[in-house]
Amino acid sequence: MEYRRASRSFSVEFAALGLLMTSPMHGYEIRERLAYDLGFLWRIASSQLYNVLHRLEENEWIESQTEPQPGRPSRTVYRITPTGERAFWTWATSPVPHLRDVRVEFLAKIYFLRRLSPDRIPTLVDEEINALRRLNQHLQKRHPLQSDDPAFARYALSFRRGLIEKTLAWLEEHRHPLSVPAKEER
Amino acid sequence: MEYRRASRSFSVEFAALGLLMTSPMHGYEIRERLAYDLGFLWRIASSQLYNVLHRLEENEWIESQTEPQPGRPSRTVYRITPTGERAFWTWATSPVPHLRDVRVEFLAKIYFLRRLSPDRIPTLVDEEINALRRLNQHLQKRHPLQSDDPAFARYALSFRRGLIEKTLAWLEEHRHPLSVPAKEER
DNA sequence: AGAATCATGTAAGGGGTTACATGATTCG
DNA sequence: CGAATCATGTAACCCCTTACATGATTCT
Repeated sequence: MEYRRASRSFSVEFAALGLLMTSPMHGYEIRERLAYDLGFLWRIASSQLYNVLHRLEENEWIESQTEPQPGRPSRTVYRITPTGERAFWTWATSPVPHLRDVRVEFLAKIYFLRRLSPDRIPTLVDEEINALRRLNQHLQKRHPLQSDDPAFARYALSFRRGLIEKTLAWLEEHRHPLSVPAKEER
Repeated sequence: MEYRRASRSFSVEFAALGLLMTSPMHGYEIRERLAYDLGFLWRIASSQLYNVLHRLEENEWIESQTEPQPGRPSRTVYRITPTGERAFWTWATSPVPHLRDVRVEFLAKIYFLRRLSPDRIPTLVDEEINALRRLNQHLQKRHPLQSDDPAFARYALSFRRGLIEKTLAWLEEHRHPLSVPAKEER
């Protein structure tokens, strides 16, 4: 059975690749930089990172060289290949494909509660509103903004807060109408 | 090695479970109803649905009974168990846990372009804006709103459009500032 | 006669997670 | 002296995807 290694727009693949665009690095360093530079946005388990690096190497987007170290585990230093650079530029300059599916779990809960127990909707919506408000305040106050590009970190934070605030506004506006179940129109 | 079958809030699991709250159904019917009722929001491959049903049954949230049919493949009719009902109510009435990680691919592209080629940012942002505008118009005009609860479908659509419009506004506002790379502050 | 519908799957992969292993070295 | 750091992984699982299999029946 054949598998199309299609150019689906992966995520962590390109985060690692993007870091390697600047200079060669070994896995541990990529992991650290990803945590420091983009940690407030993306998080990645080390096991997954090593997986990704192996896959990138199989794909010949990066190549590795082992660097022995006295008294420490040897490092596997990765360097991006020309193919990898081309793949990176293609990814970085292509607009993000938009998802047909919008799997917003919250909407699914509302959908089922409307038919099964609409009176429980206001409570759920209120709890959701409270949780979002807390999150919003948390992001506003205590967010460390630790990054090698603090200006970008502020942009990203404002983006995130914008979406949260929009969601809050929507919830507040639809708190009551949502709890009225639809008439049977089918 | 032990695995905690923790009550992580899955998604499709509960979509199927929610449908079974109303009445017993066989897999094919669940698939059809999911497509008709929530298809504009969630989509699910049939193979995945059957997977999920098997897992739900292993977990004793649903139980099955085979119904032979003359001249057609026999059906496996699923019925929700009391355990399953409890699980459903817990899920449906709990506010959605909020994600630490915000893996917005678009922001990652911006991040890397800022350090590698900031002059390419306006083009990318413009393309993104155009794509979102097209999507927005598409949703506004031709969205079928086919669902057994059209009022809910309108709510869900307004929610989605709200987020899209907020994203558009953010992009338009930050089009220029984003392309100015950060000074080295590390 | 061929395509779509009914109904349930298998195969083979994708991206991700947590828990744990290993074995030296340096920090508190 | 014990914990954290350095560095790379394995094991086992989760949710999801596309492509394909099967075999009768009904629609066009």
